[in-house]
Amino acid sequence: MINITFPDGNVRQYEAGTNAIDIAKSISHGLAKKVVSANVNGEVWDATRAINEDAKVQLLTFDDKDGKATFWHSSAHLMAEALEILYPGTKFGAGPSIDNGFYYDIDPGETTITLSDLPKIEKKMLELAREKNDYIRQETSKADAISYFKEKGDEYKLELLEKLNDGEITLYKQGNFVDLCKGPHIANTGDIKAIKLMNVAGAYWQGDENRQQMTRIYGVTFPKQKQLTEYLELLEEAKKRDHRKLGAELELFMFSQKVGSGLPIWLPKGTALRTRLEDFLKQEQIKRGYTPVITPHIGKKDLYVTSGHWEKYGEDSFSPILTPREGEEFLLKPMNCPHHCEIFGHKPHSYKELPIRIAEFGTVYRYEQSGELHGLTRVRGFTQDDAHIFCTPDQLKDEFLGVLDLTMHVISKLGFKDFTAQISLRDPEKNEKYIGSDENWEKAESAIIEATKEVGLETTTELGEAAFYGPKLDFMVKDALGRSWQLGTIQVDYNLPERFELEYIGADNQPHRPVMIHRAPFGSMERFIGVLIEHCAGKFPLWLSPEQFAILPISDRFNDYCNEIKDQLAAHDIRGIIDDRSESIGRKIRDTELKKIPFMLIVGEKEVAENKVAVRIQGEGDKGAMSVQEFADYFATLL
RNA sequence: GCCGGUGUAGCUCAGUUGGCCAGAGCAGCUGAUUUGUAAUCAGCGGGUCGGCGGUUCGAAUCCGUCCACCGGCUCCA
Repeated sequence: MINITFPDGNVRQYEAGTNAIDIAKSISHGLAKKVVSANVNGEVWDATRAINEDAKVQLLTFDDKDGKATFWHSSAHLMAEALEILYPGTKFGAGPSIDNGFYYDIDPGETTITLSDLPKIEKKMLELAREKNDYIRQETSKADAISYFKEKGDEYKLELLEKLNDGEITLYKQGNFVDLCKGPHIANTGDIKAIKLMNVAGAYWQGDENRQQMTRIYGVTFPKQKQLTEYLELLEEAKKRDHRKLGAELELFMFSQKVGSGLPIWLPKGTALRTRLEDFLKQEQIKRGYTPVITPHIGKKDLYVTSGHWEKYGEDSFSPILTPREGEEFLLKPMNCPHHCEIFGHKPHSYKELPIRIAEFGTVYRYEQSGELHGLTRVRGFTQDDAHIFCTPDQLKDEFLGVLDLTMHVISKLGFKDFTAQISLRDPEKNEKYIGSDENWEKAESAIIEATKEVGLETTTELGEAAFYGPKLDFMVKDALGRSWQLGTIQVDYNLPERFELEYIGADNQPHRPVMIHRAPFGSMERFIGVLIEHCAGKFPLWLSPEQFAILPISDRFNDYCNEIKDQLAAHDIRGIIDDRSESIGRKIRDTELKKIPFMLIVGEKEVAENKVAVRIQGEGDKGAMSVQEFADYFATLL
C-alpha cells in the first residue's frame, strides 16, 4: 500500500500502481468522470498513469488551469490525427495548449489549408473523438523513436528528438496516430465533445523567421457543448469592446490611407479625452517636482549615434531625411531621451540641484513592419508621456519609489485593477546584447528588485527582456480579447549618461556621473487609450467623458430653457450638448444611449414648469426629476 | 517583412456559373411632424465595385501586381 496525500492534507492508502482515475472513483463517481489529469508531486501526470510510491496528489479537472492544458493538448493530438487522415504526408511540428485552446504547427507540403477547410477537419475530429480511443503512453528508446519518425518522414519531429536524451522519451498514441510527446494526456478521445477550429495562420518553425514557415491551426475544445457556446458568446462580447470598432463608432480617432497606415488621427472627441488624460498627468507631475520641456520632432542622426539607438534600432527608425542643400541627416525622433540628455548637459549642475526631472509629452515615430500595425496599440507615430530623472546613485531608490507611486496612482485612478508588473532583467548568457558595465547593471537591477519589494508590488521576473541600456519594470494589462499589452514602464539607465558624458559636481567638488530613470506611466497615449476603451467598453470614467450629458428637449419650444440649463451646468464645470433636432424623444434617447453619453437630461412641459430636468442614466434608465443644483451635487459625488 | 483571409455608398451587407443603366437597410439632404424615456412619416441625392495593368465582344465577378484592413508569426528603444 502507498500513502496518497491530498491538497487539504488528508492522507489515504491505496494499492501501489493505482492511478488518478481510481483515486477519484474512491471519492465519487462524478469526480472520476471529470478528472482529466493529476498533479503528482508537482508534475502533471496522465490520469491513467500508475502511481507506485507515496505521493502528493491533486486531481485536476477541466476547471483547473493545468487540467485545461491537458485537455487542449490532447485535442491538438486529435486534430493532428484528423489532419493525417485528411492530408496524408503532412509533417508535424509542435502542437501545444495555449491560454485559450491549442494549436498545431504543420507542414502540409504542396497543399494549402485555409479557413474554409476547417469545418471538414472539425468534422473528422468529432468522428475520431466518437471512436473513443484511449491515449496510450509509451516509453521508448531514442533509437526506436528516431527510426519511427525517419520512416514516417517527419523531419521536424526528428529535429525535436535530437535535443532529447535517451531514457526520457515518450510517445503517445490514440487511434492510428503516434506523436512524440512528453504528455500528459486525457484518458480517452471520447471526452472531447465540442470542437471549434478558430483560424489558420503562418508561424515560423522554432520561432525563427529564417526558417520554414509552417501552417498553424488554432482550435478550442470543451467537455460540454454548452461550454463552447458560452465561449463563443464571450468572444462576440469581446469583439464589441474592440477599441478599433468603438473608436470609429464613438468618433474618437480615425486612420486614413492617404495620411498613412499606423498613423492615428485624433478626432475632436478623442482629442478631448486625450487632453484630459494629459492634463491629469501634467498636474500630478508638477506636484511631484517635474519640469516640463519641449523638444523638436527631429534630431540629427549623430544624436542617435551618440545614444546608441542608431546602431541598435536604426533599421526600425524612419530613414534619415536630408537638408536639401547641406545634405545633413536628420531622424524623425524615435526617442525623447537623447534630447533630454542634451538639456541636462547644456549647463553644469551641482549635486544640490538633483534630482532633475525633465518631462515632455513627446511624439515619436518608429518604423513598424506593415504586418505589425494594430489599431492604437501598435502604431508608427505615438506620444509618450515621457520623463527622465537625473539623480545621484544615492537618490536612485527613492526616485524609483516615487515613480512607482506615481505609476500606480495613475493606473488605479483609471480603474485598472487587473494588471501585472514585470521586472525585465538582462540575459546573463547574452552579454553582447547590452551596453554598459556589469557593475552598473547589477546596481540597476537590484534597485528595481528592492524598490518593488519595499512597496509590496507583486511581480514576475523575465530574463533577457531588459532594454539594451538597462533593466526595466513594465506594467502589463490585458485587452478585451485577452492579448497582453505593455502600458507604463520604468527603466534605470547608467549608460546614456555615460554616452552623453553627463556630469554633476559633488560635495567633494569632483565631477560625478548621474543615474537616469526613463519612465512613462501611461506608456503611450495611443496605446493607453486603446486599452482604456476596451477596459471600460467605451463608457469612460465621468471625468474623462468627452460629453458628460446630453439635454434632450421634448419639443423645440423648450430650446431656450435647455440653453439656460447648459450654461448653468457649465458654471459647475459639467460639459455636454443639446440635441435640438426635431425628432421624437424616443429617437433622441436611443441615439444618446448609443453614443454612451453618461447622462440624459430630458426637458418638457413639466420640467420647465418646475424648473427641473428629468435625469436618465446611460444604460440604467430614468432617475426622476431634479433641479440643476441637485443634479450638480449628485454629479460631484460621482467624480 | 512572412503565411492565410478580406476589400461593393459615410456604416452594415446583397449581388447566382463574367452579360440589361450595381441593389437594400441605416446614416445624409429636403419637406411634413412638435413628440414624455432605445428608431415619426414621405421624397431625394449618393458608388472610378481598394488602385493600376491584363484576358475577353463584354469584368464587381477571371489573372497579375500594388495598397489598406483582419487573424497569426517574427520584431518592439
